Amino acid sequence: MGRPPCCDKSNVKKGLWTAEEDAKILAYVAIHGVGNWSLIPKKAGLNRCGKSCRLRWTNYLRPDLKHDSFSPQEEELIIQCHSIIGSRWSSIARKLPGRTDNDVKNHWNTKLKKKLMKMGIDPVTHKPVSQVLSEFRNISSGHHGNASEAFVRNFKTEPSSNNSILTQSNSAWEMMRHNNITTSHESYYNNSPMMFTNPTCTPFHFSNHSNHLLNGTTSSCSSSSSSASITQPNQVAQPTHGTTTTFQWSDYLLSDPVLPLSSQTQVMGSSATSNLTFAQNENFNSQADCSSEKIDIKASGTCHSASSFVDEILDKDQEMLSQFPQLLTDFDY
DNA sequence: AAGTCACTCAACCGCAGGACG
DNA sequence: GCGTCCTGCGGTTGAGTGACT
Repeated sequence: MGRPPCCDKSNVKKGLWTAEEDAKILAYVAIHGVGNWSLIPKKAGLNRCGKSCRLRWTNYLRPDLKHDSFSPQEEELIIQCHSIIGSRWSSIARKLPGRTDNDVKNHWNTKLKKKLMKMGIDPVTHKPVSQVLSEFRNISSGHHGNASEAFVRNFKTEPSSNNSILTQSNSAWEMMRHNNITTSHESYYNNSPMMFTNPTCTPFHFSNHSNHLLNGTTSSCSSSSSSASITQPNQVAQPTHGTTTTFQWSDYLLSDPVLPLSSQTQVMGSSATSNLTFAQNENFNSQADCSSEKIDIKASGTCHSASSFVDEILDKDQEMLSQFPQLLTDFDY
């Protein structure tokens, strides 16, 4: 079963676009504008899938696109955004006028990731590789022992080159993934809609951090000790099956492993630096975003406070929006 | 000069969500 | 409420190209 293909794949051309095909799309769009992409190939006289036409337009032909290389400022912004929201390329691209999600994704995969790795920073967690390794060792003492021990063994066999370390860092990440060990991004995206654990190199510190990166100097993250577990998303109160645990919106407030809670509270209420504002906005918008991201009320089982919990979120949302009206404008989710 | 390798980036694929009848 | 269609998105692929041997 499943969906039928969007077009007859056997009869449509694939692969690189010719100048003539580009011209046809441009001419059609100039006259009719973009509309139903599934009809455009036929109307424009193209033997292409509508989806392919849309992609060609959005990624290459759109007149507002930049085709020059990324500036250091753009690169810095991508790194910052990625440290906060992960690989949500379309959201990151919206911060960069004239860039598409494909551009950003490609640039990250081919340049920025390697740049970070060369600096000794894990491009997934945005933490120093050494810290990732030490955290992974800590985790390995737990129930994920097999994979992590294997990793440590492998790591010990190739300790010499930087590249090997970095490669191993990726393997560490993969192993953690396979063992359902979540990290900041994942725990945020997958586990709790209101849970946002800053990486140990939090966005609050990241501005300095990334500036160094782009200057090509090695920076060391002012991180907490290695006891900060990758997978401990602040030990938030999670509703559990079959319990009558009550929880409040504030239970899901992020806590930064670096900052004492009191100062975080202060931070939440201040406008601080632009980077901080960015981080907060993203955080808050992410929270808003989560309203559409599988807030699984049912998952709370018999938790009777589900609706009041949602109400509380909405109330708090309103409260925050009144305090930070720019929230809705920074990231347009 | 020829072969190989690494890198880049345009394009494709499949899935998810929203709109609409 | 359901099915279909369209669009958006993130991950992946593979052709093209330059560097290296």
